[in-house]
Amino acid sequence: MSNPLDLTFAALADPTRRAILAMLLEDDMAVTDVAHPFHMSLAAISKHLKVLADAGLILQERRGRVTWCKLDPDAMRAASVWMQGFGQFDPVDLDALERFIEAEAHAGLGLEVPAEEIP
Amino acid sequence: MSNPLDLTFAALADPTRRAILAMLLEDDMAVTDVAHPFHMSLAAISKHLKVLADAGLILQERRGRVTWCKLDPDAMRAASVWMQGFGQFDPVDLDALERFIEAEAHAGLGLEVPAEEIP
DNA sequence: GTGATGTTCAACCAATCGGTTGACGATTGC
DNA sequence: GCAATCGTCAACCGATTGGTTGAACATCAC
Repeated sequence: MSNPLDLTFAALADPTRRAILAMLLEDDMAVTDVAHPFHMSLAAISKHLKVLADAGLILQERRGRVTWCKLDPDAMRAASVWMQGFGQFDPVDLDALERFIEAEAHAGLGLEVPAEEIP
Repeated sequence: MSNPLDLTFAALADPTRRAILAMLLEDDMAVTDVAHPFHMSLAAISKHLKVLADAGLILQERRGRVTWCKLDPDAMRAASVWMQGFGQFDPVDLDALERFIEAEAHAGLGLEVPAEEIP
């Protein structure tokens, strides 16, 4: 019923999940560490990670009792390809991108510590 | 509470709305004509169009009793810029894009007529 | 073995979503 | 003026979402 693009865009529609992706862009992380900066339960973060994994945006690999999360760029690239048709095909402004992600990561969306402070 | 990226991605998460955008890519259309290929009520399409307009993905302009809908690429471009950071920065494969949109438009997502047949 | 740690599961809740129907308000053509 | 057309609004419905809590399950350290 729901195709891959549905799952990808739905997963990206939540600011907590986008913040998680931005964190994972810097480094692979364990679930507990992903949860740390957010004002919500570990179970809630676990659910968010499942949504991201089901959408193919991240990979989760269990090693011992720790579940490691890493970015999987394929789904996002597919969605990006779909979207490119609607704007014009400007070269991407990397500085603008940087500011975007920074702004999102630090704006009041549940983060209490910037991603950089996580071990 | 919900920032622009939330609205954009949430709007894109529905296949009916993506199909509408693909139709508008070919031509501006009246609400009734947008609704024609779909197996749902005019009111439902009207709601979808409101979601797209609230997200800044389309513009609606009333002329007489007809409301014209046209693509507004800015919101999509902003979302696209955000996403580019997660894939690599390949040049876009336009043929792949074309196939994508075709496939979405014709796969069973409520369309009974391909977008091309709409006046 | 025991106890702490890392993660998920299940049940629940309020809010939102995608759809319906029926009534309504403009605008147009005759 | 009157009827038809175009579009939205309001109320309703079932399903999904994003969060909670508490219990459960592995695994690791001692």
